[in-house]
Amino acid sequence: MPELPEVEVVRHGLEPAVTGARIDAVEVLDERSLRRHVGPSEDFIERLTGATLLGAVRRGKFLWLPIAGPSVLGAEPPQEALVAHLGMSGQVLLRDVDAEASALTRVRFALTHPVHGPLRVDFVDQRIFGSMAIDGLLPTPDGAAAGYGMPLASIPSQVAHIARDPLDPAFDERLYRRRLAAKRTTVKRALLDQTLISGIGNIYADEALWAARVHYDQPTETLSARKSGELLAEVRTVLRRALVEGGTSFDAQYVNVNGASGYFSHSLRAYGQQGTPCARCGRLIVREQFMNRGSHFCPRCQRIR
DNA sequence: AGCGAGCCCTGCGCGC
DNA sequence: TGCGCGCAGGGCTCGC
Repeated sequence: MPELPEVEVVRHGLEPAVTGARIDAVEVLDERSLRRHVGPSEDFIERLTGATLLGAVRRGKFLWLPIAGPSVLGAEPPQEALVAHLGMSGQVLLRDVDAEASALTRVRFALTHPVHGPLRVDFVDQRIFGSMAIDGLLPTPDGAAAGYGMPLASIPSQVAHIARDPLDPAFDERLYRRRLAAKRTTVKRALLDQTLISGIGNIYADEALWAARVHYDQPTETLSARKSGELLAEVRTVLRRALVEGGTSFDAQYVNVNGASGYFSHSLRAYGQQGTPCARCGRLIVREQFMNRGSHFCPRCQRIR
């Protein structure tokens, strides 16, 4: 599901609810959702119960909630965080304390916020490709804030290999362009490589490639510096636009923390548009199998050259 | 280094 | 109506 805009919508909704909130209780309804947690679910529950959450941070498609250190004064920087990845179908929902959990709820948290009072956070995930874990925080190599949401220069160890995303002020565009040019691969594969540039998934890769008129299978070393710059600009544009519209929802699988859908599906020009005319030239959009998924593009506007 | 395949899963919509 | 198949916003690991 969720790519950068959808995860950011979730982070943004979660931030005011969890910042400064204390975890009163944790319920693990399906252990498979803790696949990436090192240790048993009892350990996950024990370490979180009574802990205070400090905020909500995102890099690419990863989300984490730093946990207050043991100091009563809270003067020490946090040492660990609750890390969440939504996978293909994960949701984080804010619910009333007495609301029924849906059948697909995998982990539930009861929180008390100093201002808003008691609330519940449900981690819902149909396919269980998403996960939650407690993870240690490491200093960022460049000393900059690790992600969007808190000015904290430390990152969960599980997220350390993930590149900064293109909306991150500390995203190093020169480094990205250099690494992209040095790669011996094709351009969509590179856009989906989260260790090169993060936050882009199948939808926004196809949308940005369409906007930049680049074929998904174009070898990266044949992409001119100018085209490469245009493509990155289109990536940023499409991510920002999708964010403004609340993300892309095709069905109930993607919703914000209040259960509402996003509107960007109405703005898609390539993804899922096979058989409909290209908005630029009128030629029918084509869908091809690529990396075990669909790639959608205009055969006239987007050619390998 | 890069790539394809396989794996982790559930549920939906479609065609027969 | 029922069933099988293909499809789905991701990512990690392995062997070539």
